[in-house]
Amino acid sequence: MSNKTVRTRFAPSPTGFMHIGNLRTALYEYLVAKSQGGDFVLRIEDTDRERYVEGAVDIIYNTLRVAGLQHDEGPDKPGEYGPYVQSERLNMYKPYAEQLIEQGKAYRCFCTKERLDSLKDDETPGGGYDRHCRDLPQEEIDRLLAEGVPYVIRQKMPLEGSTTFTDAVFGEITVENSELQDQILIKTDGYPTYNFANVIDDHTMNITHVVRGCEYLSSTPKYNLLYEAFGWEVPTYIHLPLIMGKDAEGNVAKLSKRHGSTGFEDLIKEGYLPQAIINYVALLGWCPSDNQEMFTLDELTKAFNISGISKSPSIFDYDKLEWFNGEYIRKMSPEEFTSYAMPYYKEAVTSRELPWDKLCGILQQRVTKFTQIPEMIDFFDKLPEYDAEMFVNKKSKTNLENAPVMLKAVTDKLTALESWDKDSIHDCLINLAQELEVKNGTVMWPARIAAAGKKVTPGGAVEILEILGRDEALARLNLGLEKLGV
RNA sequence: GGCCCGGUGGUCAAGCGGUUAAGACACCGCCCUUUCACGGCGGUAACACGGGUUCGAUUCCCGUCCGGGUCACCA
Repeated sequence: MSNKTVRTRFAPSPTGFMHIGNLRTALYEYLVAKSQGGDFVLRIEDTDRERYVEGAVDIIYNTLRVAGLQHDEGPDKPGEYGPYVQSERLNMYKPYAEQLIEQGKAYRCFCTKERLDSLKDDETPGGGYDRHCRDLPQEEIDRLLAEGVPYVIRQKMPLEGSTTFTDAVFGEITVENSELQDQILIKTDGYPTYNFANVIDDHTMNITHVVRGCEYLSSTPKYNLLYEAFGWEVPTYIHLPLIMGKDAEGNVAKLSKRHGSTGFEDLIKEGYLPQAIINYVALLGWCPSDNQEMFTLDELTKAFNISGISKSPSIFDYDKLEWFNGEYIRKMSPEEFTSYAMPYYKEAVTSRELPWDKLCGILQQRVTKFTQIPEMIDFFDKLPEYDAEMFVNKKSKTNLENAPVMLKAVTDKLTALESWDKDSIHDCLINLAQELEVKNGTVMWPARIAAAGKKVTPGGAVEILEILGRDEALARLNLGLEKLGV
């Protein structure tokens, strides 16, 4: 290993969508660089004009920012290897391809799209291109050139032998050269193909570690052959195991829409925290030596090592992500929780003001996604329709006979209560239970049902009554009494 | 189909020739308790299969099977 500065790059295409697998790749690229004091570079690969989406670059910036993966160089942070957008480097690629032509390592191919398509129908061994133009006579080439026939530039693959490369996680991999097509370097439109631009850019930008998904494993020999053709030093390859999804039938495949949300922004909208996503995704395919699970980005940077990367693909588990999310939510300060929750409070409760700050007391321990809040607290806004049967609960020892008695006593006591705060209400009801010689639940259950109109609520009777406020609370208790026929 | 890669509980995963095969999520039970949740305690559940190598294989080798990836003028 040389002691060059480690440089990795995240090279997304601006398609308007940040797939979670892409984000995970970006994270590992960041970690590989940062764990060794290196640089993390952002390069936009926009050579596909047809797929370009307006505003997509902003989504990339935004995702990286929100996720905390700050790049050291990029279109918005020029370094000494710019420009960082491929469409601005367009004139760089063709000369390299032409250099290869001069050296006899590449050639112009004038075949039409139609001819190529017809080849695919053939049962050509190995499929694909038949190298028709590989050895065109020079005068033929000159003639076609003079006529202005469009052409692509293809690389000459070795006809025999094999190519071996070493991957930092998968080890040595060998592929027969006969498997390799004469790949296109420059397209008819003059744009470089992804593979070609990638190699040129990685080399000219001094990238030392190429981190990418496993789907590139089988095309890596082509990359290697290109580096060799130019006589360039081959970077360290780090191929990451794929993130898979499992559908309802149990079929496993590369994570995609049908498995649920796969975009970073979608997950955020669903209520997942960036830190939770990063933390979870970091552990998909990598394991620290001590099995720690909760990680900040800084901690990840310190703990990360390539040897912890696994080879087998992993299935994205929304349950576990949600668990992480809950952990992060519980770690928040009350103020932080409240500020995150406020939009959801306002969404569910429109008819009145509540002591919003007190809500986190009952919600923070129970919420695993902020989006769950509205349905949890909507009863504060409006008492749901409910049936007297709801007052019956075996475990609390309440039934239609004692519930009216309990609720009446609760209502009387609370009506007479001077101060309306958690402790006063609590003591008042606990004392009442003692006076009546029943278990706490027997007075609490009817009180909570009358206050909330739901069997399952976040928080108990005391908290709910307090948050409701004296007037509304007493009104609901009296309504409960009516319902019970008192 | 060819080529490449992978295969430890339902999921994420430790393990690197000798272990009672960790841990986490999910699930189940109990405790706590004012319903739910949080928290605490406990439980069910795994080395794909067949051959080698070895005193001994989850671990190393080969085959089978299964899964995935890739075979574009897409990235």
